[in-house]
Amino acid sequence: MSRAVPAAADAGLPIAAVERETGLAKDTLRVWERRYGFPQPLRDGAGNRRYPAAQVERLKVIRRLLDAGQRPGKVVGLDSAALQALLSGQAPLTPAAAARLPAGSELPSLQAMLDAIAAHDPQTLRRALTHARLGMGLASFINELVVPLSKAVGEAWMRGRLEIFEEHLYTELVSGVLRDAIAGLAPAVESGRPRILLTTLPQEQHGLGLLMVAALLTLEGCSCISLGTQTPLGDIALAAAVHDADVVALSFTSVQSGTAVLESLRVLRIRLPGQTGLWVGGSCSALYHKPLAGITAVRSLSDLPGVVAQWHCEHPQH
Amino acid sequence: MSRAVPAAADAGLPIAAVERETGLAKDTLRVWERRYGFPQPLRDGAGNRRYPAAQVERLKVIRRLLDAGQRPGKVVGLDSAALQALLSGQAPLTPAAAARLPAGSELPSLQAMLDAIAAHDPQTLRRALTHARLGMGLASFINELVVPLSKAVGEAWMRGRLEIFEEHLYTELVSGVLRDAIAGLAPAVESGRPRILLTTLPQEQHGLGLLMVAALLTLEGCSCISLGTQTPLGDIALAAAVHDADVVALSFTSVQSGTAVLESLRVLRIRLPGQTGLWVGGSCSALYHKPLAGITAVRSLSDLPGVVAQWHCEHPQH
DNA sequence: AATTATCTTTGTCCTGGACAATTTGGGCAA
DNA sequence: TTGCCCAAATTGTCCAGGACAAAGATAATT
Repeated sequence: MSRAVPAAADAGLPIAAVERETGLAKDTLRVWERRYGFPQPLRDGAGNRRYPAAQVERLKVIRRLLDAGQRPGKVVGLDSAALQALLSGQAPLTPAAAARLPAGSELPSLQAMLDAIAAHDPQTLRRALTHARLGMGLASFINELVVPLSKAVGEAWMRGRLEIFEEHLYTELVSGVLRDAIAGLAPAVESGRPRILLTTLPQEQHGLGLLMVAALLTLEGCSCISLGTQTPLGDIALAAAVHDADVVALSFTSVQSGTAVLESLRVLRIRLPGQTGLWVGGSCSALYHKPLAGITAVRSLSDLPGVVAQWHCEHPQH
Repeated sequence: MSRAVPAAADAGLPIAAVERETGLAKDTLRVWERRYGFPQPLRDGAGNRRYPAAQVERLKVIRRLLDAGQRPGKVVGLDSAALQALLSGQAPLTPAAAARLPAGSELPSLQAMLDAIAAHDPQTLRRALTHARLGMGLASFINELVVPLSKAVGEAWMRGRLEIFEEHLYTELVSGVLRDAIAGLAPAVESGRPRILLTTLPQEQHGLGLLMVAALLTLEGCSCISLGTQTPLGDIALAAAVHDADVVALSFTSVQSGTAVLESLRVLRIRLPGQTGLWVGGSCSALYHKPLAGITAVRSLSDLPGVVAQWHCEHPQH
């Protein structure tokens, strides 16, 4: 009998659900409401906030604009129309990238791949990726296809032209292709040096960069041990010790604050033995502002062979 | 000049870091402090909490005991010795599993694999896993080896016999083997039905269960589309629509609170078309307390073939 | 132009109170 | 004993509104 459902099935989402959906912390949602007058959730019987779906959508758009560099004071509180206008007007993150790949390139066109993503055709995309990988060699595949394509996907998402789930699916497929490639490579270099431990810090859940690095390093004759993403600092130090790693390699994106990243690196550098190398890379600008003591910052994946060569110079016994 | 380092290199972790490390919400940490007198963090210059490493360790132990069914009032506030005693006294999570695999079984022994994990020998472990997979068939490999082994690893971790990084490495290797297997299977069933969309909700970052499900379902002739982990609710609904999914399958662990999980499922069920199935599984006890309207709870991976068969019964046109 | 100092913005943390949902334990009937 | 129901205790999450440090923007100086 009755009491089937609280009836107010869509009176709106509670604040915890909005935090999950938008990635905006509960404290942030409350303080925006106080300062900018948006969002303006309804209240349930207990006085708790209930966010209507439309406001959640607007929050998601705002989130994208913030990721693109806008400041909250300018965009929170704008209505949907103004937000959409801003979105379309965003300057591309990588104006150079597009220019660098003129039409007529015989590479499998980025645009074609983007179209396959937007067409929700995973099989076609997977085939295209595998085909490209076999055709152009692993290093070129990564440097000339995966890197620019990932940038393009990120940018398309920022502009609202791709949904999050489309980016997720793209990431899954590329990961699969890269893992395949690594698996095919690994047996040859099981005991190569340097022995490199790969992972990311807690908070950093983006593992695609890690896979690309693992593939390129394996190609350079290193033996790679990947712990996946989000390993606590203490465990990284422990793992480096028990696996006799010559180098710890970490990948970053810009999701975390630069300060936090540098602080973590400082602590990790202290906990690692001095002779263990610490290589860092990824799209986190704080890594490259100034040289970090005892840390090798790798700006671009194409610099990796050089870094490995450098290591061999400094460790001639291997 | 000076100002090289704040000197207080390890005055303790801020509350946000403890939340990440332990999975305990900031609000919970504060309310425990108020009610039970533990934890009792130091304060930095600004009056913010700084948790010493020892307290964080104790919190992690407490978290494990809570997951094992203890109540906060009984365990928060016990000293380390009492906690350890409780921990060792915990009934094993899977008393049956050990009994079900008597010595002399010709299976690659779980113990041998656990030893390989503890010995930090990834190559041996990978070879053993691959060998087992080829020898026993994919379904048996998953149901009889990977599932009990993962349980054993989780339990060993809970008892403090394995470090997090050892679990991470194990997960990476098993994931690799499973992905390999799926890749070898997939081409045969590209358009099989049901077409199943796999992912996890935001907050749930454990993807191994998802891989096992994908493998078993592919084996049953389904075509699987995996979005990886942590897809927002709205995107799951969108993705199900554009990919013409017959079923959405979600995997859970016990890291999130049961209430939050059920609330999310309720919302998702509303947003999905009625004819789209919603299958859920994993080690989150809230899923199995009572039947959920419009949701199929799969208690064990070995039930999957039955669930697929059931689906075919109800959709004879496929 | 480049660097430094000052003002603004913004996310996170704080306190202490409240409450709803779950769990526990007792009382009572079968 | 077992099963069921209600009161009491437990427990996680939410709230308000204040505070502040880090980061960004702007102005002043070299």
